[in-house]
Amino acid sequence: MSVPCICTTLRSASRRMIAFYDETIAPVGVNIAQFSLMRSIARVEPVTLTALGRRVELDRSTVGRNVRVLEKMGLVELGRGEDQREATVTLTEAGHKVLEDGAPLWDGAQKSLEDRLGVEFMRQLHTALDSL
Amino acid sequence: MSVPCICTTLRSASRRMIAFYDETIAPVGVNIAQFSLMRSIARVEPVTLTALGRRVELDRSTVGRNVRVLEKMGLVELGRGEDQREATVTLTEAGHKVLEDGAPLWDGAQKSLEDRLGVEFMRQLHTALDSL
DNA sequence: TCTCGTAACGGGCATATACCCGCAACCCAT
DNA sequence: ATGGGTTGCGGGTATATGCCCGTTACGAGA
Repeated sequence: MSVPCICTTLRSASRRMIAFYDETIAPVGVNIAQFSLMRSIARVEPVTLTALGRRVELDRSTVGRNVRVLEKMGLVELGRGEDQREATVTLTEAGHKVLEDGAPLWDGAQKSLEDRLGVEFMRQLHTALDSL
Repeated sequence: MSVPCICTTLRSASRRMIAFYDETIAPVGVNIAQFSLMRSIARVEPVTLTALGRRVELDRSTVGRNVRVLEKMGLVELGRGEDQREATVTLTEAGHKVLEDGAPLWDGAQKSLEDRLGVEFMRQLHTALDSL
């Protein structure tokens, strides 16, 4: 075989990395998808589900559902925008705290990867993945 | 920020690539996860769920469920091994046909990526991802 | 041979993710 | 102001994925 399927490789690597980050971030009570989404919310809150979905490149319905899980956990609040159709999301205090507490854990994971792989390698990998 | 989070980047790239390959392989009626799993099965059939799971680095229960979907689609058959605990999987004729029909589509996707990104780049990316 | 530890499943539970449909709110042009 | 196209959601449906628990089958040692 010439080049192994990049999709399979990518999915596999993604699962491994998710497991690694999930474990890393677990102490604050969320998984990496939730933590990542909350970080996105923090940057633009209050934000509508559709806008958030576009930002994180996820289907709107996916964002809606994931956000509702966070709402049950008390980490975000849902409200209505001026446009009555819009559902807006904002982080609660607890949500902000999770981000704060999780940041060093996240950084630690990042650091441990950098130590193992090298900053330059990771930078290149990041650029490569973004080009896909 | 120094290096952007490789996990987020990876998850995002993975979703995009899955979407791309799903679309590519759709004409034969399966998604890329199913196609990929079937290819793995083809290489070692008959195989037990646990062995297959180890091979593709997926939880045994995940493999079991995914295989059952394929079974409902008539693409694989489940049986019992000598060890009565073991559930063995084999591809049906229809399953083999899907692999045959899907191969050129899969190759086409691979080729189109190679054209866009270059073989060398993809080789390196593959190596990089495997090292994660 | 009987027992106990281990291995393989199946099912339950939860999240992530996408697509589609239908409803309600909005907005623009007539 | 009203009718029609557009936009934003929620819910339904389906797959992918992981973890945990209970059951059953095996196998090795007493």
